[in-house]
Amino acid sequence: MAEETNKKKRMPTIFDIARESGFSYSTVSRTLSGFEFVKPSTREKIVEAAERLGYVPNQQARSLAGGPSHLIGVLVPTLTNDYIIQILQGIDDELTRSSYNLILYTTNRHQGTEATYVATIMNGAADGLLLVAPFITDSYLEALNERDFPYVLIDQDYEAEDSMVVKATNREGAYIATQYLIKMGHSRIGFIAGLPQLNSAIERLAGFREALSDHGIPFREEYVVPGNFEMRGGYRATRELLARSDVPTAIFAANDLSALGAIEAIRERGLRIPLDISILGFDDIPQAAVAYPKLTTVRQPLNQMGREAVNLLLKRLQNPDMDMVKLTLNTQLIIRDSCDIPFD
Amino acid sequence: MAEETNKKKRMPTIFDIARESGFSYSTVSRTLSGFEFVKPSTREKIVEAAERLGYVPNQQARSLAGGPSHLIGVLVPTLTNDYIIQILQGIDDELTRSSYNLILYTTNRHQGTEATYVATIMNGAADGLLLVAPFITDSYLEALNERDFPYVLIDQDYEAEDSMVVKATNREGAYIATQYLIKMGHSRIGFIAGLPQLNSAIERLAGFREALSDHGIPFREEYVVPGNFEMRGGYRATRELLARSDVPTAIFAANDLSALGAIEAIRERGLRIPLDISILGFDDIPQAAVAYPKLTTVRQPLNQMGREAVNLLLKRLQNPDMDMVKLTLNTQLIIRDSCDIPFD
DNA sequence: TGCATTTTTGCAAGCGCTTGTAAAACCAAT
DNA sequence: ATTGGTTTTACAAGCGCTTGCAAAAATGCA
Repeated sequence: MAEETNKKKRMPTIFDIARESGFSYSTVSRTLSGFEFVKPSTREKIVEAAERLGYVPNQQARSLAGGPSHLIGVLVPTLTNDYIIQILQGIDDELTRSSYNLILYTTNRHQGTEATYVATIMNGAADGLLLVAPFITDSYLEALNERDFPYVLIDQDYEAEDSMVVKATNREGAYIATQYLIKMGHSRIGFIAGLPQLNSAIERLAGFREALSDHGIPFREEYVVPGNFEMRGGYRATRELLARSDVPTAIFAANDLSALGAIEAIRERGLRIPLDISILGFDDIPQAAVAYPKLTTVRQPLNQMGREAVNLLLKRLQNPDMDMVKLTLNTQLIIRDSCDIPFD
Repeated sequence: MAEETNKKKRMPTIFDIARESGFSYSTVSRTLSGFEFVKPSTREKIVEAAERLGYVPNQQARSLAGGPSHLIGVLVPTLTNDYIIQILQGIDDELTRSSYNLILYTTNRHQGTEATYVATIMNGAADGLLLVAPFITDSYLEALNERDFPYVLIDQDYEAEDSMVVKATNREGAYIATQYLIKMGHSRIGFIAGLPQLNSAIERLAGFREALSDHGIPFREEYVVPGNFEMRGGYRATRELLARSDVPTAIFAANDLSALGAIEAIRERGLRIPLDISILGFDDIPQAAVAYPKLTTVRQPLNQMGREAVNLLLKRLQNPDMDMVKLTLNTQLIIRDSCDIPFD
């Protein structure tokens, strides 16, 4: 007797619209998933019925049956870094334009999660994969290649493998930046390193060393302190640098976040930027421009990197046999207010 | 003769591991998808075989067959606002802890996209939906309710509907902030409004007006200029305010991004903050703390809002009959360096 | 008008998985 | 040993869709 209010309307399926339009479900399927030899009048009726019923294809079923899922997996290390966010924006923009959707996996740099996610993605969760600055592990790259699964590495290269890659001129950017500092008159330059597992970190350090060497300034191991690409790491590294007797007159941080941490540490010490000490960052995240003083930094075309990666991936999706491409975009020194000639 | 190198290894399925372990596929399915009455020795063999073959369940198939997709849809208006990012972080954190994955839809505030995405999501793409500050449209909320599809609204309320909501005390926060300015001695206070389609914008303006009225300061229509919650909008609004003969001594921006735009406009005009004019924001995005001067603002527990929303949604997923909940978290005035007593 | 083509449509199978139902195996107790 | 009850496993069907193949309808041409 109790009026069972069983609502939960079912979503319409191709069968519903087949019944409505009077054609078979396969004709409906063909009509709805792109062209095929369908008589215009038929197509019209089917489309009309679909719209009337508010039909939306079930992606799960579609991709199970062999069609594309229209989903791209994006693997990011974290969401707490504007550098990642910028790339993500680029990816998202381009994906939106292509009517693809994005399934996001945040690894938080946890050991092993990357491989797990990759396995899930390969197993039908998405049509392709974008890896943003991942910790490369042979394990999953191998799996990816074995299955011939389309993917693009962003801001991380893996020399040994034949992968698609989009990155920036890290080494050159670091070189130019360091040179800028040197020409200003700095010779005691500290360097806050990034995560050694990341290519970009290695290349930036290399660029730094190269510039030093090219200008006859001896490289001093003690001036290179470990960081982690995060603010706290930059803060700690800077305190360490500041504790020395021969404090550097400039600090080149491997990324902006580290530089921001450095600024905090320096200010805490009562020193002025850039009067007492110059700071130079890398990335040019949005915060760099609003920080005080405005951060001089090396800009990476983050947004563009994301977009290019999507384009590459999409191209590969259309043509599975296309050649592998490695794209390297230019970095650029953005001069703002955090560097000046050394005081002493 | 041509050695056809047809690689593209297939992913193992439950049938493969059934064959390997010697049990039926349904036993494998039951074993792998949580408990069931499975003999320990059987379970062991199955799990072993699954691991050996590197088995990963195909989510598409799983959810098609009626199981959960372990995917949560997240609808955000944009990725270019740290306010959104903060919420997203909270969502992501909590989701990760719950072994759910996230499928991200960026509407970019395009007319109609929200409804389309919602339809897709309901149609099997995800188990639940999180709507971050959406432009509410009856159309899709109705559809959601009709299908009894689990969703949570974040930072946007819809009084008429019986929906789950997580928001913050916008009105109260704006009230306190305005009062703070008034007590400092300001009486000519400009207000940069937000998007009128958003509840939060309306409430903040209401709080502002209320505080004015409670302290006997007449509300002046001309001091309220339209903004769009973005930097450029704040910039333009401020220029407008600055062009008046009776320039305000303080500007309350409906969000931090607008405040940042205001700062730019003010500085461009050669005025000093907070000496010549005070600025107050809303949100407390990361940039607020590194801006110069450090922005005094009303903090919303953005991260927490994201997390609470996920918790609510997950609870609802477990218990579809749970009561609707509306959660309102507290905002808090964060005093930094952008406000001071009026000069004149 | 009749026959060979070509265009259009329909049927069946299957993607990888879950789940209701029934059969098999097991256990203790009679 | 046999019975009754419980635990464990297997089979079948089906989720919504795509697609190869074949049948039906439409078309062209002699």
